[in-house]
Formats: sequence, structure tokens, C-alpha cells
Amino acid sequence: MNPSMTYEEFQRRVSSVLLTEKGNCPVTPVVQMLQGKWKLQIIYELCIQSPMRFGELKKMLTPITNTMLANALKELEGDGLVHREQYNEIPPRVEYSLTEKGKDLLPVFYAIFCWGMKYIP
Amino acid sequence: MNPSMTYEEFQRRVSSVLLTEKGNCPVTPVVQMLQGKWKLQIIYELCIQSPMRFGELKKMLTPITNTMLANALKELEGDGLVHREQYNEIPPRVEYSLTEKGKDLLPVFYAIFCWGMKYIP
DNA sequence: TCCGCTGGTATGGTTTTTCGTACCAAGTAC
DNA sequence: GTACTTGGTACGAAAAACCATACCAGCGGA
Repeated sequence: MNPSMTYEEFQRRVSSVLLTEKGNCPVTPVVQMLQGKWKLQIIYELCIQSPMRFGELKKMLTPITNTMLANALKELEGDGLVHREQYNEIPPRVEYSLTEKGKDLLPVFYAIFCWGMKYIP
Repeated sequence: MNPSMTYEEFQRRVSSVLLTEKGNCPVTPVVQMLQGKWKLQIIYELCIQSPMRFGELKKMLTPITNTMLANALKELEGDGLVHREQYNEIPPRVEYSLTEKGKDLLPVFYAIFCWGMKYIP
């Protein structure tokens, strides 16, 4: 599959692309990465302001629990979308920010945004 | 929010867009629509071949169960992404196809596809 | 009469997600 | 010595998603 396929080519060949890449299409893992109740909202907050501390995120995402926020951040970090910077101070300080990989999701959000503008009332 | 915002404008204003549209951003409901174990795969099959009968879909998506396929199709139909056409024959025949709204997700898939080409090994 | 065909529904069980609550370390301020 | 701070972890319970199995209607064919 050509990595720099234009949209027109993608559109024209979509059925054969999907057919040959069966079970190997990159769309599913991306949707999975963004799945879960809080991940998109965390990414939103980090788009609006970055870096953010754990406690700041928690306040913005109220009523999220410590557990959920910590888990979601850990998974986002594991997927390479979010960067975690820990400062060894007391009381502890940890700052989260989007990686380049995370920021590169912006065209995806834009495409969804356009679809939503058309179809979501 | 301007419905025909260009990508450059979106990119430049993303934090203020997200900030003002807090809780009203169209990205979340779209991700929710595609969430679930089978929905994307159903849409894939309908991109490859359309219309498809219930039984054909079930065969392609083995080992999906009747229950899960019926539920997913009902939800996709409820979201307006899939059209259900029922023919009153014996034995029954029902055909599923993508609506325009469903087909309009293609640019979203393309954006994700491009991201995946860059980041998924 | 009995079987098979299709597109499901009904029911109950298992697994995965999410949530609520309690707790911790280590320093600082009082 | 007591209370307060931050960024979590641990544990169990509740809720949601998913799955397996059985069953149905109604016609055609043997």
C-alpha cells in the first residue's frame, strides 16, 4: 500500500485497498487508541493547554477519578501520544504534554470535525 | 464555529475552538459511533461490497454472533450510516448498504490511514 | 409430515470497563 | 506532632459490552 496515496487515489481504490489489507488496516488500531471514556477529553485538554499537571487535568476533567486518569494517561503514554515529565520535588510535580505523534492526529480531528459540522445538528 | 473552516485555520485556532466548544465538539460522538468491536469491520465490508445480506455479512465477519451483528447493524442504522432494505420474500431477504452519510466518512478514514502509514509499523 | 432456508429475538452468563473508597510517601508549615 | 500537599496505587463493586445457545415464522421441497 502506497504510503503517500492521495485522497483521490484512496477514494478510487478504497474497496481493493481494504480488501487486500484485510485485518491489517491502520484505521482500527487508531480508533482503539482513542477509545475509552476519557482519552479524547484528555487530548482535548492538552490541545488547549500544554503541559498540564496531573492535578490540573483532574480538575478540568471532573468527575474523573485518580484511577481512571492515571490509567488513561499511562495508556496514552504507552501509545506514544502523550509525554510524561516527572520532576523530583516534594510535593511531586508531573507534567503531561502531547508528543509530535499526538499532535499529528490534528488532521484526523479536522476530518471528523468537518463531517460533524455537516451531520451533527 | 465556521462550518467551512480550512485546515490551516482549524490548526491555528484549535485551542480556542476546543475551548469554546467544550462539551460540544463533534469529534467525540463520531468516535463513539465507530466504537465497538464490530462496527468498523461492518463498514469495511460495506465499502468493499454493497449491498450485502445479513447472512453474507455474518459469513465475512465470522465468528460474529447473530446477536452482535444484529445489534451493531441496528445501531449503525440508527446513526444513519447504514441503510436497511427488507424484501418480503420467503425465506426473508434483507440487504444492507452504506448511506451517503456513511460514505462521507471516507475522508476521516483517509486521514487516519495517513497517520497510520506514518506511525504504525 | 418433516426438514431446511433466512434473518433475526430471547435469555442468561462471562468478560471487560468504569467507578468508589481508602491509602501511601515525603517534605513543609504551624 | 499534626495537618496539608501531590501524584498516584490497591482493592472490590457496579455497569456496560460481549458471547453462546436455543428458539421462532412461514414457505418450498422430498
